[in-house]
Amino acid sequence: MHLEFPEFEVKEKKVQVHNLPELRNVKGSVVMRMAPSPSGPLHIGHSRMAILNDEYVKRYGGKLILRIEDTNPANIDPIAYEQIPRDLEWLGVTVHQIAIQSDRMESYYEQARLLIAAGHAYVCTCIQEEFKQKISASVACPHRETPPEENLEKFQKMVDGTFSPGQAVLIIKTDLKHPNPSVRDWIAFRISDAVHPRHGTEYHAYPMMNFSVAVDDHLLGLTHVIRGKDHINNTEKQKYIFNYNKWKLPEYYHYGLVDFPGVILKTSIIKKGLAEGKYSGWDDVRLGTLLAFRKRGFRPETFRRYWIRSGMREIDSEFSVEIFNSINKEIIDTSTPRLFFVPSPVQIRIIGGKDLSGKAPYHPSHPEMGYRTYILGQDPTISVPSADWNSMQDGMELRLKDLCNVIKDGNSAEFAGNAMKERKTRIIQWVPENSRKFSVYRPDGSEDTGLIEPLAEKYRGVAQLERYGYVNIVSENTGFFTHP
RNA sequence: GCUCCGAUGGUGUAGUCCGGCCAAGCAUAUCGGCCUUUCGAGCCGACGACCCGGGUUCAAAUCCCGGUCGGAGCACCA
Repeated sequence: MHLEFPEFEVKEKKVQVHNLPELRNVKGSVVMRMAPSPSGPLHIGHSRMAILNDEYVKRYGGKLILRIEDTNPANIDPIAYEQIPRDLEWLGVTVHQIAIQSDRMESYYEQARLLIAAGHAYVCTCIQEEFKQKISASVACPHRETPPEENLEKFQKMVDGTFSPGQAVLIIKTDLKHPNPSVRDWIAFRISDAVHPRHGTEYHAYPMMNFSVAVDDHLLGLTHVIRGKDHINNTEKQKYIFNYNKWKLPEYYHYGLVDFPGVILKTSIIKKGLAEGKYSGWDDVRLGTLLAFRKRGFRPETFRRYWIRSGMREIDSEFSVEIFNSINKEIIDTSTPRLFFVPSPVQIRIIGGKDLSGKAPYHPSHPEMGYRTYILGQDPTISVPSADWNSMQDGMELRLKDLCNVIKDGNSAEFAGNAMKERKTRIIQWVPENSRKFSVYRPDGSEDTGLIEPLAEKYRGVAQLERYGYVNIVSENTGFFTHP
């Protein structure tokens, strides 16, 4: 090409690929983990952690461990042991190993004894409030200087159930003058008599998250840890365990918190709603669980693309439903058939047309998907959306899509030819007389009822109900709204 | 209050480590045009941002200081 005026040369278009950054210090492959608490099925918030970890393990090779952190027997829903792996499988996350912390209690006891013996931990039998006050004043509690032998004996009493809940805790010595009070001498074990769903009353002394996490991150050989920013302070605490043992620290990454406006995620709220019968189940479309998104017709790939685009920075952000929906649409649109659904229908009669028949493609860009054909004959009765019909004045013309033009005249429509009209003419969907009742349940809890065209009877899956939105059709008369 | 962290258009982000190619890229949303007997689809275009104030420098979104705003943690939860 001859360029007489090079300054007018069109700048080469930069193609921006959304890629996650490289991880630090990758030596060959990586070992990573995700650690949801087993309080219920996974929700959209969990999907970020799962996708990010999975992406990196797939990029570098290595191993992804699902670690179920069930060391608080009071906050476990047994459904999680089954459902979390299923949720991950649906997301397309490859789990190479499952570690259930309550099955690893002996390791925690062993590591605790080693730390006690080395003088890095002590059993404290102070009143809870007194201990807190001392710590916040940077004052050592009297038990801090107990000799290791005695601590080992006391710890044994914690383990064997001699102590009752609240009577004793195991404390990791850190730095009483640490600027962050929560990092000062933190609790590693406490006593609980709650019944554990997997182990009943076998154990009395349960490790706190910061202890079991540090021990497992080492024992499981983790090279990189990616988790939410809310764990930054925990990382600080866990480092003491690594340093006392001279273990090599994994590389830590903390992504920012995401606000999900209007999405119901909190397990406690969901459980309350379930108990009250407010929600139909964990997959109620009003909820933010993966089960609910799945029921609404979202693709797992949507989650992956969304979280990769969001990156891994420490900025807090707001979940963008707009972008999430548009990603899903981008994925499904090309293979999604078009169907007619008329919400809040009004019946009208078409006067004057002869041998009317409608023919519409299942997908305008893919004629190979076929056509829906309806023979209507003479002066047929059809249904159209009342919202459209009622907003028209008598004498106004509109187009019944893939059928004909009509002029409104009360509750009738005068046939006005088949020719393509000016662009300004409103084009609406319609359904023939023998259409089926159909209800769409929306995530805001509302329900749209109307009529769906007869040929939709056997279709299952997401369809684009023209001029209405994408809907996951699950039975001949029920669908769940996916997105606009 | 204490500790730590962050701040790019309406929204989500790229760029910040190692200052110049950034008068800031991409996506989404909105608006307009084209196409199409749906459109929220496709193509084209428009709109629109470096929190504020100082400093360093030939040069700052990028480095330094101060401020403002926002967030997280400060549990015998994870």
